Amino acid sequence: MHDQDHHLSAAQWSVMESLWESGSLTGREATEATKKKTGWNRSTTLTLLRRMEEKELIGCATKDGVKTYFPLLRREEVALQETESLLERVYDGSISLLASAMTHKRALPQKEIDQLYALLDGLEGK
Amino acid sequence: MHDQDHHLSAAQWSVMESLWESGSLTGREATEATKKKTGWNRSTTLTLLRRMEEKELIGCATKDGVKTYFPLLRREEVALQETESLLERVYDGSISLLASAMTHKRALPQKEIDQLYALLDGLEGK
DNA sequence: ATGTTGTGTTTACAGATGTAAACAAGGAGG
DNA sequence: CCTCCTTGTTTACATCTGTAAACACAACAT
Repeated sequence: MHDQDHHLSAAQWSVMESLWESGSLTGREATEATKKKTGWNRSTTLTLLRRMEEKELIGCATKDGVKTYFPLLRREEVALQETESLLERVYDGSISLLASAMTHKRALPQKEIDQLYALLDGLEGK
Repeated sequence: MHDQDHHLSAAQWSVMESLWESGSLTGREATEATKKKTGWNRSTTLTLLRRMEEKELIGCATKDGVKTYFPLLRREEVALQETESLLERVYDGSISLLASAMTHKRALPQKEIDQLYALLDGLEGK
């Protein structure tokens, strides 16, 4: 349906996150939200929104001269794409390699370990 | 020591991969390697190399009019940075969330499962 | 001496990105 | 009516990217 390969820049993520969190935001709400998060000027956010609309990453409806923006991509969709891309590029597609690399850097909290076990057990059971 | 936050574009990864694989490459070797991988024109690769040298992502030595390039960043270093960045941005820092998301998309091969178990067991044992 | 080949250097150019300032127009207040 | 706020639209501009073509120069082959 929607295009493949939507790589979002860090800046675009900021905006998208806000939209994903609230479902939709008016121009003002969006500029406020991102100003809080990133300190950007109102114009900056509006420009981002416009460009993202042009690329059909987000949609927008106007009502009484006020625009409301909403995401056209689901977060999971984009997340998966970025994840797969990183996994391929860096870890030859292997999650265990990624996990291993990370644990060399910093200890995995017990909770994480438990959840991973749970996930794996679930897979086996299936 | 070396700067933080080296985000490599996909194109830059291609070049870096070649350098990491061989340790160092002359201009010609590099252009050949990437031409094989990506089909780029010789000039394209050389431009990439130059720009990457300017940013000190790679280094270079000249001998008898022939340049030899070598990486200035270790692969693990960059890999970790990109991984942490994705984990934070997308999965709130949680590897298990990432793993869970991936398994929803496609089945984990048994080998991966085994290796993850091994990794976890190793952590517990410690 | 001269043209071909291998290597590196300069220049090019469109599109994406980060980051806004300036401008415009409709309502709210006075 | 005139002015100020709010919201949206245009324009700006330096960088960074992707992708080369052109140019320059030395060594080699004829």
